Amino acid sequence: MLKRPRQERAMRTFDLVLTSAVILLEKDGFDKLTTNAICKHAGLTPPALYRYFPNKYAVLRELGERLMQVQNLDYFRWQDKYADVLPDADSIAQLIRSQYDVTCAQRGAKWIMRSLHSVPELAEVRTTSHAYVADKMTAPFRHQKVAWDEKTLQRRCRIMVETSYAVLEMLLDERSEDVDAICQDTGRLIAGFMDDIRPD
Amino acid sequence: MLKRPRQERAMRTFDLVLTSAVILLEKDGFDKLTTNAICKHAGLTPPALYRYFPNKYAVLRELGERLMQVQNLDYFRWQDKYADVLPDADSIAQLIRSQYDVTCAQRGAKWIMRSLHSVPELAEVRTTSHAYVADKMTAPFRHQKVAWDEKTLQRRCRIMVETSYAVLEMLLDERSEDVDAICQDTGRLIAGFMDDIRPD
DNA sequence: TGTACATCAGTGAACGCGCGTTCACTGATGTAC
DNA sequence: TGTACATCAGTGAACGCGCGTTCACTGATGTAC
Repeated sequence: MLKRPRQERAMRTFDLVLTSAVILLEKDGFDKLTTNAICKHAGLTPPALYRYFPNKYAVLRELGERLMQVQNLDYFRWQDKYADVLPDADSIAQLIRSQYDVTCAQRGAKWIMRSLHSVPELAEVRTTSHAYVADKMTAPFRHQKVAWDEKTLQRRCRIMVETSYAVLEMLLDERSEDVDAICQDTGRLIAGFMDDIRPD
Repeated sequence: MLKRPRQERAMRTFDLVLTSAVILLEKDGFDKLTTNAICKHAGLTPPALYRYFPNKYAVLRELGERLMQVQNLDYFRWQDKYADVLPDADSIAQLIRSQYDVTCAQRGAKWIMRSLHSVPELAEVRTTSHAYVADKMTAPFRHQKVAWDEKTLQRRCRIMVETSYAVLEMLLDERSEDVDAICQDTGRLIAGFMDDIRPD
């Protein structure tokens, strides 16, 4: 029974657990992360953690959902700008760059994303988020005239989402200096994918 | 000190550890995988495992390297066919499909790939393999006249590799019925990315 | 072809540690009258 | 505005379990002469 914090002190404890988890995640990776370690770092005793999180996966789930939400909001901000037109390579590159920036700004994002990949209990957080974004992505296309039928539209949006996230994870992994070039390329990649979407 | 098996009985033990690990991985995912559980399933005692694997990550590393090798060999078979021409959407679709098939044929592949994502000790297996494939991918282009400069070539090959693996993981995750359609789309996606590679 | 010895392969049993988790409790905050 | 009580928040200390790992050993295979 995951209780949400009600009082101000409780809010702080809740956040303290999450930030401690992130710090440990950054330091040693996922499978060295333990509830006891989180508590120790946070200066709490274990029952304080268990008041809000039934187990360590719940901590990661919360982190994962927050990260997905930050990324999704960033995406929707971008999408609103292109409600009436088809985005081009440049604008898609900007999106990727922006996603990269907001993700980097979130501490431990790399490990959170990785955990969402590999932990069965959490895989669904990632996949539902991707499916959700892919679904939202289809909407603007429906207000325009497009040559893709419904099924194709859905499938291709999903592929574009997966591609974007893959590049994003690659960027997080490598800390390359080429970030902008990679974003540009990805923009071209995805924009090119849409070259037959116009019903001309 | 990772000893390789020398006698026939030892070979069987070595493989038994790996296949048991895969079966448990399929059943409960990565972080429920323990050395004791592997031994129990394999009908071995722990020191038998520790003779060949210093810890559980070594088991996963072996599995990961084998999987990468299978995928890479499949890729090189395909690449040989297109040494002199630029691959088109259809042929790339065939590659993705083929990669999907060989990966599915490998039991537990989904979990192995995921583990390679999330375990720090193993991340390097995946990244070096991807980097290796990306590097090999550039070779045929150099024998042809292409409009991309060296840096661009390398960067874009890397993006194509990451994109392919992302789609592959998506396919493994979802067990969609649309496998062929997704492969076709991915072929188009990647082929479109190369539309300005000709120095015309 | 047999014997002696070295190496390889695996067993049985246990170790200490730290994991996730829980119990019974105290102190802090909010609420009814 | 004060008091009594209920609820919320967190402590201290410990639990049992199973994890990774190791020790001392036996049996199987290979090798030299």
